[in-house]
Amino acid sequence: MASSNNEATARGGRRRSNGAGSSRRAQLLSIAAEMFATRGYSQTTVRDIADEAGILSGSLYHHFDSKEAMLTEILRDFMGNLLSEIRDIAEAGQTPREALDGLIYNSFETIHKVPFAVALYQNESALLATTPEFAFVHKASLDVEKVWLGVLKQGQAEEDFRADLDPGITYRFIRDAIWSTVRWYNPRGRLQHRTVADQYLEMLHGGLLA
Amino acid sequence: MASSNNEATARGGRRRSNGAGSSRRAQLLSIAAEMFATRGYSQTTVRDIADEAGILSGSLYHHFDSKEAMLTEILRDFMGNLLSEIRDIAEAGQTPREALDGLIYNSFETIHKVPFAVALYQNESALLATTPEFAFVHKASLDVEKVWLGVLKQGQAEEDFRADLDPGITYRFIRDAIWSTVRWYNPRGRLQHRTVADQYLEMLHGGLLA
Amino acid sequence: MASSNNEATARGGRRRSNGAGSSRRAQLLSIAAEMFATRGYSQTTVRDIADEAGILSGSLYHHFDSKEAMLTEILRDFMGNLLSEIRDIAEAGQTPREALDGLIYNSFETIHKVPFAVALYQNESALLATTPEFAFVHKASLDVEKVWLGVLKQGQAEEDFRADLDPGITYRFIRDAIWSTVRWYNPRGRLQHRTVADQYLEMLHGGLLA
Amino acid sequence: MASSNNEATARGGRRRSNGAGSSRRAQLLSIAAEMFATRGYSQTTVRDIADEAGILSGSLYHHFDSKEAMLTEILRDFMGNLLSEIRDIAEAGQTPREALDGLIYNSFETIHKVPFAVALYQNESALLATTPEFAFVHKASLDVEKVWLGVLKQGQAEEDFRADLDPGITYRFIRDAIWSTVRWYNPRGRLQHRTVADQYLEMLHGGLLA
DNA sequence: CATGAATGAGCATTCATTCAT
DNA sequence: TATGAATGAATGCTCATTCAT
Repeated sequence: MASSNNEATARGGRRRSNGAGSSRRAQLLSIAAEMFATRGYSQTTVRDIADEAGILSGSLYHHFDSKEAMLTEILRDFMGNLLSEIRDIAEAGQTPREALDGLIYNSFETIHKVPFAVALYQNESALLATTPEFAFVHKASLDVEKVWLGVLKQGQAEEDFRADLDPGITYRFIRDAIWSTVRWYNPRGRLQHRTVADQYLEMLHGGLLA
Repeated sequence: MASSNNEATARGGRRRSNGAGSSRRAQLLSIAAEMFATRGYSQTTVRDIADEAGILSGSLYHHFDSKEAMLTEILRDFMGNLLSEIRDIAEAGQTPREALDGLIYNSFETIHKVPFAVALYQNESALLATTPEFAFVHKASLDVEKVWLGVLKQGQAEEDFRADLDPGITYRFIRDAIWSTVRWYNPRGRLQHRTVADQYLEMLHGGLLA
Repeated sequence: MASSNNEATARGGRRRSNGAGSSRRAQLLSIAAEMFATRGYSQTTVRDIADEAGILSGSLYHHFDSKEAMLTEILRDFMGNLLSEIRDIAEAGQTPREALDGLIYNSFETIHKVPFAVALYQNESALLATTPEFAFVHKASLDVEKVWLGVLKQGQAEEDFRADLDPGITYRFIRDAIWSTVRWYNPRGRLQHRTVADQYLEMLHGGLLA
Repeated sequence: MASSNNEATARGGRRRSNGAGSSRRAQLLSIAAEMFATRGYSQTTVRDIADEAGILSGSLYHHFDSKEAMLTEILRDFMGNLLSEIRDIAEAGQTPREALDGLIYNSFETIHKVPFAVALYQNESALLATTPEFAFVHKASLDVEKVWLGVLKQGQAEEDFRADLDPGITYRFIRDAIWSTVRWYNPRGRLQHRTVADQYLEMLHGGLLA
């Protein structure tokens, strides 16, 4: 899953054989994503990114139209990949419960693989909601929500899931609990993303009470 | 609870017996909190705040030392109140389950009463974690965590709560799901905060599966 | 005539008694007008203007919204004054010939008094014609043309002026010959603007041939 | 006349017997001249020119040393041709009146054939007067003036022209009225350049009064 | 308390130019 | 001839902050 989210691989510098131009772009975007995510978009200056890349700030404009264009490209890639992945999962023809588990595993896996893009999506909500240029993010979010809601509702219809919970609110609780882990989950730490996912599923399935 | 969190009352301009100067401060802080929360701290200019208050930006410096000092004061008030409230709840001598429910109800109530402070705390994590001046926020967060963890562990010990869940991870899941609602919960909407809290408790107690 | 065009007086610094704020603006605009006119608008940097005014470039933005806003204000003042003056002249109820002579004297007087504004109007035609923000300049120019054409046509009707000349083309020839003098006429030189005007009228009235 | 001014022909791309390289130069210069004239020299970027030519901006430097060198070459061609043409006219051994008419016809013809070069010469006076590299333009202008003044003075001596007009000022009036037409004359419009010339001569010869 | 003018550091962006390929 | 990546200096503009009045 999430095979084309390139955050983790691009910086490794392994790839040289593919188109050189595209590789440079990806490299710069990867740097930008990390800085945007850790310092915040508006706290990150174009010079910061350029310094990290070892070039002058003006040179960035050979590759990208603007600082905002970099963020746009990062988020567009992220949202696009995310959407196509969860659609694959939802359409894989399993039971609703298996589908929901799949979506949840995929979410934690995404956090593991492209933590900076996820953090960006989480932290820059004010910017994303305000600037019209980022309307596409909200649109994609609605598409994502539609997929999750479909699974939840079908699960209730098939009596996999409890029927007394409001699907909309339930979706938000699940979504927020999962995506928020990006703030404390460390991809290089000892806690595996599958372990975290299992813990969450355990709690979600059966509840907290003994 | 949360009796001195002043977000909702200050703008009303009732201006009670306390010194007029203090009232002005609270008013300005309230304006700042709302703008910091909705636009983001660094996207909010001192002039934005002053404009909204009907004064010139330079005049703000008669009330506060700096823009950062305004944020500090907002967060210090918020964290202080939050901590004292949850300690009261945890020490009220109930069962762990009653205590946990109390904490959860209180959280949603806080979101209802001081949404801007909560949003600030949620959205400015990058700034808060980076700037040394805001270390006190992290410190208070640890204190809050200690209280919750105490309740959770005691609940496991008393077999109120399942023992197979890791308390640390469980706490984070619960905390993040709750505080994140600040992004979509509308204090003036039709959905009551108690209703949201009840929905969450329902799911948390018994789980999602039928 | 042209009594409120302030280019020549503002820099003198004589006036202190009137509103101090307005005086500072006028002073800065006067500096800007001169530099815009002599170096060209786009060759003049905001720092140039600020240096000449003895302040930092950023401080200019306390008085004006942008560099373009400065040019706009200069041109708006100029076109407004020009239009009101020539309307006064055309409506003074003289013969067409007297009216035309009056317009021509006024033009040379304007060049004498506000050479920088005139030069700006002459030299920045590319910018003025392209940028939509400066459409008002073109509009005012058309109004000016209407006044001149009215005088020329009435003169032909009353047989003051030759009837075999196209009024539109004639107007342009006269206009261009006059306004272009701003490039070589020196307000502080020995050649009086009335002398130049007389020379032009002499040629215009009777022609070049002996 | 003006046989080597290449504005009108170069873009046609006929590419005659001369070296292909030279043709490319002329093509690029033609593009540059048009853009310099219509947007202004400093508002035209090297990239604008390269885009229009279908190459990258850096590639322009294989043909020209600098942006300024392009302008220099355009103006040098223009001034050189102009000077040789008017000298031919002035030395053709006609009466002063015939010579003057010839100069005037030639001027309007030049505007018709190389409007961009003329516009450049008219509009970039600030740049041309300031930058030492363009001193040759001013020098050529003085040579042109000398020719015109010779004709005017001889005309006065031979009593072709009125003796009470100052030749220097008269020259400037005539020159400015003519060259300024470049701003409104449309080479592809219905108004022929000879018609405009005739109108001007009519007014100049006999004056405006009936 | 508030104004208004100014500071000074910084920001995103532009652009003519260079150069290895 | 042309590309594409980069330079380096400059540009218009922003903004938290200061301070005399």
